[in-house]
Amino acid sequence: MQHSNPTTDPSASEQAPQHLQDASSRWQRRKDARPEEILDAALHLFSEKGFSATRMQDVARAAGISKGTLYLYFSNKEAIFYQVVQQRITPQLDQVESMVDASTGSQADLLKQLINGWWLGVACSSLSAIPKIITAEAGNFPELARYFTLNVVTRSRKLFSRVIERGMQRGEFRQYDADTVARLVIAPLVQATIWMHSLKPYDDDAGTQQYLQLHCEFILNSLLQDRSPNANSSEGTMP
Amino acid sequence: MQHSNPTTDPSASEQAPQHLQDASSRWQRRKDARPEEILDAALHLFSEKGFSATRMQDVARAAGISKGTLYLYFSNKEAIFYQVVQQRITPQLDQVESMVDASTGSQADLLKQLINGWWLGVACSSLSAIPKIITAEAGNFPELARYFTLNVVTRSRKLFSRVIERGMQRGEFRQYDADTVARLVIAPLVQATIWMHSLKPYDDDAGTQQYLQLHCEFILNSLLQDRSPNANSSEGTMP
DNA sequence: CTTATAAATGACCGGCTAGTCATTTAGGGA
DNA sequence: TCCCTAAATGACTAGCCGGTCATTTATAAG
Repeated sequence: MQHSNPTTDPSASEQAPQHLQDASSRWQRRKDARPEEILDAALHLFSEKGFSATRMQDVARAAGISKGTLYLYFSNKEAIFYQVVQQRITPQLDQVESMVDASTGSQADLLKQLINGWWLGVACSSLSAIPKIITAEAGNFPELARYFTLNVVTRSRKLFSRVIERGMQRGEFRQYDADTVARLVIAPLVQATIWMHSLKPYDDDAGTQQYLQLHCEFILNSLLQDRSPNANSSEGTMP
Repeated sequence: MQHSNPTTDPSASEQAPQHLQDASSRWQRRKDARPEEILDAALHLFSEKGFSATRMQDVARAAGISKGTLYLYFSNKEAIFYQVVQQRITPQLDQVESMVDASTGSQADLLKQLINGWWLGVACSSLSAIPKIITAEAGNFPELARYFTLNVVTRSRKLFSRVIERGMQRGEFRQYDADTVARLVIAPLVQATIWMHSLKPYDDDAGTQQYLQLHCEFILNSLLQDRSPNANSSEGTMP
């Protein structure tokens, strides 16, 4: 089967491995730097092509090494993905968790912060493709799916539902099932992110900014005790 | 690579091809029935494993024929998918479109009908896996992605945005960008459907019923002119 | 029953890729 | 400077899968 992909050209020369361009030697020993470089390259390619479709050969080239060298640092393809999650996502979650714990302002503001933070930290970052990759490959890599669900999905949702719950306890929010509300808050975010990496190129986009803004507004319209959704006003600052 | 999939055991004997179990002959000529049977088998397997991971061999076995026979009826794997879309999705869309055109009641009711209809007709049907498949494989099968976006996604969204637009024109709904609202209405539905076929097995579910119900309620809280989100009352009938 | 034909088969081919390992070579230490 | 060792290489293997085609066989017509 031949597939001509409009967005990614497999025959295009990868960006030159920019570590030390001097032609003094065929290669260098760089034991310490390799793992990070490999993870960077892998994350970038996973984002572009997905997990299955990314060839170890491609990861190697993008990292400026040969295929064999990959296996000096990672036992197999899945191990690379685990490390990507462990080293790039978990620390961010830790950070956001402590941010939520330390917060003192209104829960509405905090919720907005979480939504915008998620957007900037995931949708607009190098992690952007992870949700699509995970959902796409869950069936073929169940261990990986279980790991991700436990260590990222559930934790993230708890973060949202804790804020929502707190808002309800303080009388700032109306009473709903916090976990369900959290799902409703997150779903459009995740969906938009998956979209970016799947059908967006074929769809005439109507502006992500407005989408995010309106989502915030709708959620708070229903959550906040003292708001009727009249003022279509600017809802604080959106990035 | 070895993957042990908890939900699907590849070595398990497929359900016996139940057409005429008598052992009188090794096989029968059934030119007319084959295409439908192949599409059924394919849709079922695509739902279970995704597009790439479904082997033509598996489709053949599930349809009760040999691999070679597949190619008497479909020119290749992608052709099977196109037919699945064309024969199982497009007709449903036609039907819903005329339903919307013929509708006379309130746009809020119509919108609720659309949401529930989408849920029953997609999430709870054999088409349930299509959104996941398409988003997962879009990168590797761009033609297929373009076709689906044009013929299903855009059409569906137009359906929703038309109803929303009409509601605004009649003063039943508040003024927003109809297309963006349509995206916000659809996103949690699609997201939940993708979820069902990816990480749901690893996540402790909190009840899909409540999710759908609350989604409807939140959307209408913001859209309807004369509602403040006080009465957490039952929001009409949910299936 | 015999025969013609087209439906159905499944061994096979070609291409592709995760992972291996004998060989090469960078570069620090003596 | 030379040597040693471990970092790096890339040709190679094994196995998988979409698609083909020469062969087999159901079955309808004569």
